[in-house]
Amino acid sequence: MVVKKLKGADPLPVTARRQHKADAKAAATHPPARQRPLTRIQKEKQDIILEAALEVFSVHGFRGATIDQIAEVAGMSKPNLLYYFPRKEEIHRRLIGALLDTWLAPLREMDEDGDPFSEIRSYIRRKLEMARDFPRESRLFANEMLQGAPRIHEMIEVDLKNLVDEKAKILLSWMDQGRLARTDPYHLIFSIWATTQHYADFDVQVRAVLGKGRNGEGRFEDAARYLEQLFMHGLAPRPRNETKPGN
Amino acid sequence: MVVKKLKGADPLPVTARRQHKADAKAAATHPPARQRPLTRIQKEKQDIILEAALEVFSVHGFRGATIDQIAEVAGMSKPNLLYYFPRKEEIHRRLIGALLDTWLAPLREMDEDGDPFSEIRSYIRRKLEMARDFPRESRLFANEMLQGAPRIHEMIEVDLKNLVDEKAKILLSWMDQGRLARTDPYHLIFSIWATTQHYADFDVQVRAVLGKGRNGEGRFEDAARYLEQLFMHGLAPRPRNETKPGN
DNA sequence: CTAACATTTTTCCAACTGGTCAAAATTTCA
DNA sequence: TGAAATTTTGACCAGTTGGAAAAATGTTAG
Repeated sequence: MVVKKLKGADPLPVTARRQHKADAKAAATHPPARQRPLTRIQKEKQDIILEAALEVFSVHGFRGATIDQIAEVAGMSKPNLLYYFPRKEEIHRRLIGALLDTWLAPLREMDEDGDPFSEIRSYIRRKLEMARDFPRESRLFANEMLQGAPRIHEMIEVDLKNLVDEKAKILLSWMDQGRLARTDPYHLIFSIWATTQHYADFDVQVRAVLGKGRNGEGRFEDAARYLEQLFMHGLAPRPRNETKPGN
Repeated sequence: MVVKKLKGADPLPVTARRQHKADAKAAATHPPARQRPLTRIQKEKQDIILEAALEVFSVHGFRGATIDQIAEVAGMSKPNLLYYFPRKEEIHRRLIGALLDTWLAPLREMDEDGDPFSEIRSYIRRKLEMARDFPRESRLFANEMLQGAPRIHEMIEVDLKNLVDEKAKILLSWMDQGRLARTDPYHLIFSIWATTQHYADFDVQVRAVLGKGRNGEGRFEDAARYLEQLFMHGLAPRPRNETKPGN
């Protein structure tokens, strides 16, 4: 991760109005006294706060979320929360920073030496599992994207781009070897992101359309089946028992 | 459109705190004096406001957007704006209501009597054009979905669901006739929504990953080409000059 | 036990927010 | 033209929001 700590050179969206004293005091009697070891209780509380913040930010976005809400979900008073994270933005930054790392893990796993189709298939499956198991993280990310990624421009322009470039190269080499349809590797990756994250980000819509019938959790399995077919064969009708490529 | 006017039985999310006088006065000396014809200037100003609101809501979501912001973008004072739309929610509701209608138009056009593949192909193309030409509308919608669609639950559970049910039936009949791969029609539609809207909602990400190189607007054409291939054939490598189904 | 430190609570603030209201400015139309 | 209606403005409000300060309450090592 490049992502330097961006101390004062932040994007500073709209909320850069008042002068914050905290900038000056840095490490007074307060706790995030940089470089101090970080006690067990601090770690715990911070985790509680981050968890609560994820809950709130993922629904309302940065601007729409309030410290009071987060504090309430975290079960503590606002000033107490501010004791651990002196700035609202700090919380958000921490969340996003940690997120991108795990978010891209599935793509990192895509292995040049594997079989193209099983690699792609498991990438899709892993991404779909993330949408199912970490929908809030997905929404947090989506929210940030919708707003033009003001707080993570650098991350996506450096870390994300580099990773995708690297994997696009692998996809291209597979295409050169005739083991994968020749097509645009970037858009291929986009389509995997889009189709899988859709199940987290647009969950309400998916549920509403599928109806409140028995589709409790089955929708993820259905989605997995469908996506596998889509990516492997597209929608072209084909005779029964045709062999699937690379399986 | 079912979507009844929801007079007082609104979701009333968090902002149902203070008692608003406007509820009582209804049509005083003020302008949206229900049932009056709506002067030309009123129509104009309302359009200006809605346009500005789209700009702001689509980025920050309902909670994150402020009337002041909207008023500034619209080039008028806040009280003046409030004169045309006495409630923030009113503006949002109007936007979303109008949106869903046009948003689903492409799907409505899918014609049972057409060829399955050209119908699907043009549906994808139309959706992609909408992502290109109306990205703010797409983001407004996405924002609402991310928040759990609190203000349009009914619309998506009735209007949207009905339309999708209807079209799913058409897809199924095509499958029965062996003119389309047998698969889940709902997830098929989801995947079209996801892949196309991705280019509006995650625009920053797409741009960042593609690099600021020459990909000015070409990305939409590239996406169209890629998606056509994906949906028609999937990623399976295939011999040159194979005939495309239904073309 | 107690001084030094960590944590929490109470109180407070200034800017922002959605919205009101009366008066002023402008437009419309007989 | 002038009175009625419409539109715009400026002042104002109460509730919310991000954050500060300091006092009060733990905790813990010596």
